[in-house]
Amino acid sequence: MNADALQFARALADGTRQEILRQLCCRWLSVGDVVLTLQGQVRQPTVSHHLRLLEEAGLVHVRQRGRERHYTLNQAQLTSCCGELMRVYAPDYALEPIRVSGEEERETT
Amino acid sequence: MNADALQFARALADGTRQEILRQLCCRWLSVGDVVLTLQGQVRQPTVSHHLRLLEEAGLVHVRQRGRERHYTLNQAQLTSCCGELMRVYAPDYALEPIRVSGEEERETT
DNA sequence: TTGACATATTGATGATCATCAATATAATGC
DNA sequence: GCATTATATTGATGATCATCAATATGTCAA
Repeated sequence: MNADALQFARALADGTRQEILRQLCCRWLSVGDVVLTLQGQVRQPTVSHHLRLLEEAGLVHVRQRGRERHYTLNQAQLTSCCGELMRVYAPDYALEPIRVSGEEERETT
Repeated sequence: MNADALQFARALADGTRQEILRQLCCRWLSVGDVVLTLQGQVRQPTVSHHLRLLEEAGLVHVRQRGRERHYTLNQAQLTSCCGELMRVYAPDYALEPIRVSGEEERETT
């Protein structure tokens, strides 16, 4: 049900996709709208391609509206994936910070 | 001072690097140690290459110990980057949840 | 200094991927 | 049905990148 950390990171590992996600934050846009907001940076097939990857990663919600497809950012999924990352890679910063004495990490700088 | 979201996502967008980060969680390993924990998956130059990318992304701490280089996961940086991602892409889930009425996102499912 | 060891760098190769033009699919209105 | 519009798919191309063998750099010990 939850995309794994690798798929999540891959989905975010592209500037155009991050730009698309920002445009989809807190609003629904059709594919054509997304193309417009990107102001000629990329063509429609490229946007469709990125939206498919984002959809597969569960990072966007989709709604068919007639012949248009509307997308919006899935904030819950993004939050969930970030939480997963932090549980795995930052256990000392977990929500319930259980620190075992003597296990502190000393800084390098 | 803080790596941007794109560099962070790119650093995590590889299975070998994620494996290395898991091995470096909560302990210091030399490059050779990392190669050993990966059990012949990849050779030493590949590990060095990944460690450099992780270092450039600020995701690991480094310490020179004689002729060895020791690495450990930088949990603070990872936490910071996840926080940045969530501030940008999940504002409704931010630590201070300021919701404007009428702006709720309706679910698709 | 010399040899052994740990890690970094170089250069090459194959794989993955972002992008596009062209085209296909699908829905709408007449 | 037919033209129009919105989006998806296909196939090609160039760029990025993960990986390796070979080699260079740097460090320690004798």
